[in-house]
Amino acid sequence: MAKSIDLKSTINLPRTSFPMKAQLPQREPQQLAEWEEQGIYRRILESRKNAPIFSFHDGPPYPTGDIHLGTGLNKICKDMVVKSKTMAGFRAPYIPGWDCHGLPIETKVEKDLGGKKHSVSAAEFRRMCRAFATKYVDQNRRDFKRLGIFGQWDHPYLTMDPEHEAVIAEAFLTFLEKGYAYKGLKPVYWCLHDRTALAEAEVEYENHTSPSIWIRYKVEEAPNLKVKRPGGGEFYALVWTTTPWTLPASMALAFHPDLEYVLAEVENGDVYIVAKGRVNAVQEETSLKFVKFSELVRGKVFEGAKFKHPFLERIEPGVLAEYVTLEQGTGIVHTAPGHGAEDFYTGQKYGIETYAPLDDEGRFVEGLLEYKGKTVFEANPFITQLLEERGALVGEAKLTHSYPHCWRCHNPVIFRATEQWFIDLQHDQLRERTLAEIEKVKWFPAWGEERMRKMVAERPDWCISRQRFWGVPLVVFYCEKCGELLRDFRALRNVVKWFEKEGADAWFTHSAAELLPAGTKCKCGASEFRKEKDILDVWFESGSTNLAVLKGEFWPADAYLEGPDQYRGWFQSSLLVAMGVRGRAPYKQIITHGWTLDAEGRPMSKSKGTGELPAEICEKWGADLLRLWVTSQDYQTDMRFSEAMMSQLAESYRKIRNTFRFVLGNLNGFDPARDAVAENELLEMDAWMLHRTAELIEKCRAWYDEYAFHRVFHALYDFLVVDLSAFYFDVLKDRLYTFARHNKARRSAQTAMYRIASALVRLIAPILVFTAEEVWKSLPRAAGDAPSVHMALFPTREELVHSASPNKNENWESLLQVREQALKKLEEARNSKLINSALEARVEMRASGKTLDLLKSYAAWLPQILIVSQVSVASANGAHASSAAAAGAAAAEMEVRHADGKKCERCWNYSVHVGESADYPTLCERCLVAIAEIESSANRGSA
RNA sequence: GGGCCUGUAGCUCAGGUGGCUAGAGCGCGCCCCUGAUAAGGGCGAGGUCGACUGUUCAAGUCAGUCCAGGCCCA
Repeated sequence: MAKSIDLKSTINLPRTSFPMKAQLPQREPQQLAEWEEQGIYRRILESRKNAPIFSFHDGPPYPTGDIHLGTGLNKICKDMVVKSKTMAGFRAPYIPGWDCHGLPIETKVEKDLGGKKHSVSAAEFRRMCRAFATKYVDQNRRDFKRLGIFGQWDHPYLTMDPEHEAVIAEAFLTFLEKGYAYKGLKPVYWCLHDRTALAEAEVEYENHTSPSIWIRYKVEEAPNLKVKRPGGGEFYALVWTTTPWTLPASMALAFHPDLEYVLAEVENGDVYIVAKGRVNAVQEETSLKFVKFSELVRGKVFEGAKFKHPFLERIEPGVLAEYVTLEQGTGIVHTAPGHGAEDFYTGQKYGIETYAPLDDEGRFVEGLLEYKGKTVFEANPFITQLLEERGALVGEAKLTHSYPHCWRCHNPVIFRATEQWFIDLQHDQLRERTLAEIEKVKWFPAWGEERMRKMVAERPDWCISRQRFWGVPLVVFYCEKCGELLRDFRALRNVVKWFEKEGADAWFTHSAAELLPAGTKCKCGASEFRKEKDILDVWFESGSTNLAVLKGEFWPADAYLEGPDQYRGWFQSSLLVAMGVRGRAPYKQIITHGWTLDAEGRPMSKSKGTGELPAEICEKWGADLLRLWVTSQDYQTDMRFSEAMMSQLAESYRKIRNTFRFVLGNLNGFDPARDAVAENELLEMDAWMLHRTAELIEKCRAWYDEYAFHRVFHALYDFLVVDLSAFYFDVLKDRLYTFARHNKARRSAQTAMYRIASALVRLIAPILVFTAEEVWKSLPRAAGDAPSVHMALFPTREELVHSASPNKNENWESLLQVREQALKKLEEARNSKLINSALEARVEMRASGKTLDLLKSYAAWLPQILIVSQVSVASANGAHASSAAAAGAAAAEMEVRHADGKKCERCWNYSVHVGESADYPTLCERCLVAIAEIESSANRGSA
C-alpha cells in the first residue's frame, strides 16, 4: 500500500524575503538613512584606524547649479577608488570640497543685483557671493550623498572657509618671498566706458564697423633674402589692420614661418612683400596692380628683418607666429603686444616691450600731436589721415565684423596692457623642476604624462591677478610715500592671522594699518601703506587645496582623479603651487576620466536639452544603476549615455540581483558555523567552483589596483551569468531541491554557494553600493563578519581555496567542453521533437583515449552536469573522436535518445527503477533514499 | 590651425612582444521549461576590426596619410 505523503513538501525550494523587485528609487533613500544613523563613514575609518593610509584628494567642483552627469561620473569614480582601497585594507578618508570663489558666482550675484553692483560695498558684495555659494554647496551635497558616496560630508573643505583662505594667502606669500611672483604688463579686455578690466566671459560679440586699411612698412633690411634691392623703386612689407589706433603701439611684423610669400612688383618699380595666397585679394581690395613676381620664399626668412614704422621713429623686427593665416589681410600682421593676446605672447617670446600708451579712458597719453589726448576710437580717422600724409596708406575701406563688446554697457572693448602679477616659471628653475617631477608621477592612462609635460613645457608665465572682488586678495602693500612693495614677511604674515580669524573679508573691512602689526615701516622709513586691489586667480586657490586639506602624512596625495580638462586646470595648478611651496608634486598618481557624451557622441549640454541630471536618473533608475553605467564602460575614455543603455543596464542589474536572490533563497536556514562542510568533504565540483571564484578574485583585485573598474564589472557579470546562473546553479538545483535537507552533498553545495556569494558581494560592493549592502544583510552571518559590507575586506584567494584541496580542475574544464557538445545535441533533439525537457533525454557517448577515461571516471557526474536523466559511456571505434582529441579538446561522439523508464514524480528524472517501491510507487531510487533520510531525521525530531 | 586622446558585431567590452575560420556578455531571432516564475535554460544569426596606402611569407595588432568624434588651446 502506497504511503500518502505530500511529495512537494519534501522538496527544498528556495525561500527568501529578499525581494526580486529592486525598487531602487524607493529603497535606496532608506538605506542612506540607515547609514547616516549608523555614522557609516566614521565607523569605516574607525575600523581602519591602524591601517596603512591611502590619501585621496578631491578636486573641488564649482557650486553654481545642479550637479551634472559629468560631475556624477567624477564623484562615483572617486567613490569607487576610495571604497575599493578601503576594502583592500587601507585607511582611505574622503574629504569632499568645493571651489567657492570666482567670476561665475560674481556674475550671478551681479545679475541678482540688477546693475546695482556699485551701490553695495565690496564687503557686502562678498557676503552675497558667500550666501550664493553656500546654497549650492548644500544642494550639491544632497545630490552627491544620494549617489551612495561616503565621505566627510559634515565637514567638507570650502575654499571660502577662513582657514582655507589663510592657507591660500600664505601660499602666495611664500611665492612672493621666494621670488617667484613679479609684476608685469599683460593685455586684458578693457571697457573704456566702464573703465574696467573684463574677463573673457564678460565680453559679448556684436557687429561693429571698423576701418579696414592697407599700409606699407619700408623694409630697412632683410638679411636672409638673397635679393637685396628688388625692383627699381622702394621695398615694402604690406600690412592690413582694422584697428589703426593700435599702430602707435606696433612693435613688430609677424610672418607665418611656413607660408609662401612673394616679392610683388608694381608698375613704378616698387616691390611689396605679400603672402602668395593673398596676392589676388590684395589687388582686388587695394589700388595696387602687380606686374612681376619674384620666386617664392618661406615666411621664416623674414625673422630678424627690419622694418620702418610708418610714422614713428621706430625700427620693427620681423617675427614668426603660427597664428598668421591667409583668411584675411596680407599674411603679414602688425603686432602690438600691448593690445592683443596673440601679439602679447609673440612679444614675450621675442622679448619685445609690451607697450600700451593709453589711460583708463583709452586716451593716448603720449605720441604725435595728431592723436595724442584722443581716445582710440576718436583717433582712428586721424591716424589713417596721418598714414596717408606719410605715404603709407595704400588702401582704405570699412568692414562690419563681429567684435567684442562689454556685456554691461555694450560698447566696443579693446585689449589694453595693464599691470598684472605673474609667477615666473624661470625663477629657480621652476619649470624644469616641475617637468622632472611629472616623470615621477604615475599617470592613468599613461598618455597623461606626455600631455602634462607638453603643457608645462610650453605654457607662459602664470598670470595670477584678477581685477575682481570674490576671492582671496593678493597680500601686497605699497608704500604710500615711495611706492615700493613692502617686503617685511613677518609683518605680511600678520594678515594671514587676520584671515584665519575673519576670513579674507578682513582685507576689505580693515585698513592697512589695522592689518599690519603696529610699527611696520617701509625701507624708506614711511609707515603708511596702500593695499593691493587685485585678487588671486581662482586656479591659484584650487591649486592650494592640497596644502589646506592634506595634513601631515596625508600629503602628498596618493591619487587625484578628474576629467581631461584638468590637465590645464587643477592638475597643473596644484602641481605648480606645490612645487613653489614644497618643491614636489602634491600627488603620486593622476587618474583621468573621460567626458560625458550623449548617444550620438556629442558633449552633453544643458542648452541642447541633452544634459542628464544625476538626481533625475536616481529618481527614475536608482543610484546603483547610475553606478552600473559608470562601471560598464571604460571611464578613462569618453562616456556615452542614453536611455537605451540604461534599460539594457537595468536588465543586467536584474540578472545580478536575481542570481544573488537565488543564493539567498537556497541558503534559507543555512548557518555556516553549524552547517558548512569541511574543506576536505566538499564535493569535487563544489571545490572546483571555489577554485574558479578564487581566480576571479585575483583578477578583480588586480584590476581594482589599477582602477580598471569596468574590467571588474564585466568579469563579475560574466561569471555571474555564465558560470553561476547558466551552469553551476542550474546544475545544483537537483541536489539542493531533491536531497534531504541535512544531506552532506546538499550542505556541500550550500557551503560553496555561501562562500562564493560572500566573496562576490564584497567584490561588487564598491560598484553596487546599495544592492551589495542589501545582499550582505540577508546573507547568513558568520562570526567576525563586518556589520556593513563596506566595512568588510575584499576576499582573498586563500579564503576560497586551501592549498591542501585536491586539484582536479583540468578534468572539470574538459567536462565543460563535453557539456557544450552535448547541449548542441540536446537542442537538435528538442527541435526534432524527440524530447522537450532535457530530463527526458538519455545521452549515449562514445569516446576514446584520455576522453574515454575521463568520461568513465566521471560517469556518475555526467547526468547532473548535463541535467539529463541518463548518460552512457562507451568506447568509440570511429575516427571522429580521436581526431578531435588530437586537437587538444575533450571530444566525444554522442547521440540523444529518449530516457529509459518512467518519470519520477518527485525529482522529474527518468529511471527504470520507478515503481519498484511499494510505499512510493512513483519515486525513483534516488528519491527513495532522500525520503528515507527525511523520515529518519523527522523521527529524531530534528526538523 | 596646434597639442593630446578615441574609433573591433545594434550596445558595452576582450583581443602582451604581428601568426590557425576575430572572442564575450547583453540585445535580437527561434526553441525548451514552469520547483529562481513580472524568473530559469538552450541553440542561432550578427563584424571587409573607421578609410586608404605601405612594411611583411603573414596586420585588428607595425608605419604613413586621411575621415569621424572628444578635451585643451589658438
